[in-house]
Amino acid sequence: MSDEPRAGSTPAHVDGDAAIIRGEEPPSARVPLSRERVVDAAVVFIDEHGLPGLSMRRLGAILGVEAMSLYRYVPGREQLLDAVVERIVDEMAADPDVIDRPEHGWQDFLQRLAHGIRRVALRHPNAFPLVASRPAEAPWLRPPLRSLRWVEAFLVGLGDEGFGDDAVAEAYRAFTSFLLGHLLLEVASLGADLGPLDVVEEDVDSSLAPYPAVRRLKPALRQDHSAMEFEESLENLLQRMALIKDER
Amino acid sequence: MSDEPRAGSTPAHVDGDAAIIRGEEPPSARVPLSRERVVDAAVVFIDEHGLPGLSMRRLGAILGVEAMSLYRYVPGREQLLDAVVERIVDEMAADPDVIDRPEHGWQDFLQRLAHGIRRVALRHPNAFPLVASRPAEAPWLRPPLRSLRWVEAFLVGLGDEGFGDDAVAEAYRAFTSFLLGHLLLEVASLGADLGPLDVVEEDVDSSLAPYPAVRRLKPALRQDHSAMEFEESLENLLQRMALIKDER
DNA sequence: CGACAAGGCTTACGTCGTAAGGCTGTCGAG
DNA sequence: CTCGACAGCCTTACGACGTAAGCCTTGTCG
Repeated sequence: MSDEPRAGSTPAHVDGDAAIIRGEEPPSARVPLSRERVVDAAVVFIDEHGLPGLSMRRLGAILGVEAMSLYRYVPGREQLLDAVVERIVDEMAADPDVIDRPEHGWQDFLQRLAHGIRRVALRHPNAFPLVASRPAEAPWLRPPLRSLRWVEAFLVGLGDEGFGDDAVAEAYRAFTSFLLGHLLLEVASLGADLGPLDVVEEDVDSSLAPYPAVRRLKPALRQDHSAMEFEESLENLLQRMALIKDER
Repeated sequence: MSDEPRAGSTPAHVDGDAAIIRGEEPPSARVPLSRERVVDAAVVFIDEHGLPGLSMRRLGAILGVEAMSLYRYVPGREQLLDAVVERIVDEMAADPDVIDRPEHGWQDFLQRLAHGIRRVALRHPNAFPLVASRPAEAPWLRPPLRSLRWVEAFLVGLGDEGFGDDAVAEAYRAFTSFLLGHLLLEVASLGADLGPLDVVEEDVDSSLAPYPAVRRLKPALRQDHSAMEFEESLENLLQRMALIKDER
């Protein structure tokens, strides 16, 4: 995302939109493809069909192009997935409720950040596990924040609000662990609901015979209190952070 | 693990060990292979070389066998990975510090369970993400517990200790979220340490120029306080659970 | 001794990521 | 107006993958 627009050695772009307005409609609506379009298509595909189905060939087909053409914009599949993660995480930048630094205290700041990521996760249930499982580039870029931008915002934000260096670091670790656990499980249960409906309720019930407690509590365990529990756990976390802040 | 040893329609086993003691040493030490050996080899391979390198062909080669022979013991690659997860999680059964039900209160019980899983995770840093990311078979089998056995133990244990049904369910969700977040990040940071050493420190430092806070706090962020933070967060979680218990 | 079955091997198909190089349409320089 | 450069896409090709189908070997027991 840093060196894409600056490769502007060819200032004369084909203005497809203008051409269309002029009623020219070039054959097969030739918008020249770009790294952005490729990554976008990958995100859309994953959202709709899940990770495992995504191949360079299929992605090319979707874009009306052979697989090898994608390699002009992306070094390979792995890097494409990295780009997908980056794009998804950076969606938060467009979220008006997420702010770059504290305006009404650090607790409000972190609340907004946490809910911002949660919205991202819920918007991309199929892609979010990528954010969690892709190896981080550096030990301080912990999922699900993962981008220097947000990590920097976090550190500066809490620093400005009176957290010492060690307190900021510890708060950062606690914050990320909390988010990762909650959100991963939330999107997982989301996928499970829409997932395999092939097993009839009867089968489950009978195979659960040796586990009476699971069987009995099944309705309670299936219930979705994610939103509430997220809220409460976050609240608790923020209280603990207040202690961290004052202790160090 | 349930139907393996019961397929004992052929009571006359080739006793490879006895043969070896007799100095016979059958050609290429033919131990007949088995689902257990296959799964074990997969676990060992993942521990040593990581998931992405594991293919049916390579696994076969390790066992001195063609890839297709594995299909006699495992339906396919996906199911093999499921079996790997199951085996890893069930390692806890052999952990003497983990107990099946509370003996000195539910807090002690959960402490043991939590540390048991943590030990498993740290023993298999490369395989643990599988435990987390593999789609669960049912909404109540949340990672990283994942097996009916442990879920049942959890539910019964807390039920016996005076938790109501809803309280048990909520406690279960909180417990799993906590474990997942903490352990995933802990094994990830473990992998990152032994991981890519190809980037020199200089490069990182210079590329961090626009992010002064990250740069300044890098030493603090790299420090590993996992054990302590696990302990403290767990302690806090147990306190919250006590509230859950009394509230409902 | 002959039949059988378990366990491993061979072959084959379709899909994958991607290296190497070929074609074509567009555009600035002469 | 022509021509060469070059960006953008395509073709071909290779090796690895998961796995379906069927063959061959070897040890067991009637």
